[in-house]
Amino acid sequence: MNNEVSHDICQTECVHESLVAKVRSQMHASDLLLDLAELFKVLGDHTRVRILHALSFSDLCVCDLAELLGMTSSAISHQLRVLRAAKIVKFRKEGKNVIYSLDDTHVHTLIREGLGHVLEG
Amino acid sequence: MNNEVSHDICQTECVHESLVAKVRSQMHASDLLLDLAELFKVLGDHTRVRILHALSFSDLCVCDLAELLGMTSSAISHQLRVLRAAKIVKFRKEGKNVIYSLDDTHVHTLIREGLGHVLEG
DNA sequence: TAAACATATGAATACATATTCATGCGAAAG
DNA sequence: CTTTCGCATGAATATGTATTCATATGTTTA
Repeated sequence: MNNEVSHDICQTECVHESLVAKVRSQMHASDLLLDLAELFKVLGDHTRVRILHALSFSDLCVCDLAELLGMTSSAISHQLRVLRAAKIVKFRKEGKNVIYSLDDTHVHTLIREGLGHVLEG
Repeated sequence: MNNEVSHDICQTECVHESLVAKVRSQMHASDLLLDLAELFKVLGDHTRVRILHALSFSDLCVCDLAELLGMTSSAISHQLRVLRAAKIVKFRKEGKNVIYSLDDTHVHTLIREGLGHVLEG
């Protein structure tokens, strides 16, 4: 009995087969889009966005950022770790301080374009 | 005894006062940056990024997206709800189907620029 | 009208993650 | 060398969220 409906996703064939096939052939690999999602996830946090926005004006040490955002240096340091892992910021040591700065030109653009969306809303 | 060190953030004065003040005066309002973080948070999910990437090639119904991503229509629908709330996608009804499409030009740019970062590494 | 079906949605579960707290580390100053 | 201090980090906690499951809604078709 070939009554076995394709029960996987849709119950029947609501799917526009050829259209789906065409789009699938044009799409980037799922892995790449996963990396992209990870990038946006890193940018998708109030603290990290403020850190990046601040660093777009000047290099700053951990303590400066803590003062600027009104948070503990520990919390800032944890978030800088995330930004470092994503290769979005870099750092250099100056005496006892560690100075952070932006490490990517795309991030500048992303934040600017993102603000465009938010401001027009 | 004026031994009361500024114990708020840093134990002493590692802060570059004037620099911090200058950056603070240039920064956008915290609320605006919160909205920006919310936008990136919406983009920061594998499923939602794939949905948006697919929609950048063609308008698609929920079932098409489910087939394309190999997920249940329920899961897709939940994510479309998030994208709708963020005004990133819009929809129209065609018979039994609901066809989704991108509702923002900035998103195109954001994804393209984001891919730039990811591809360069 | 009744059945079928594409989509939406609420509740529950499982998993991720931001901040706090306590502590460790390493360089500089005394 | 010892202390100080800026920073990093591990563990714990609290909060957020993506998917599943069951069910509801609304439209089409028989």
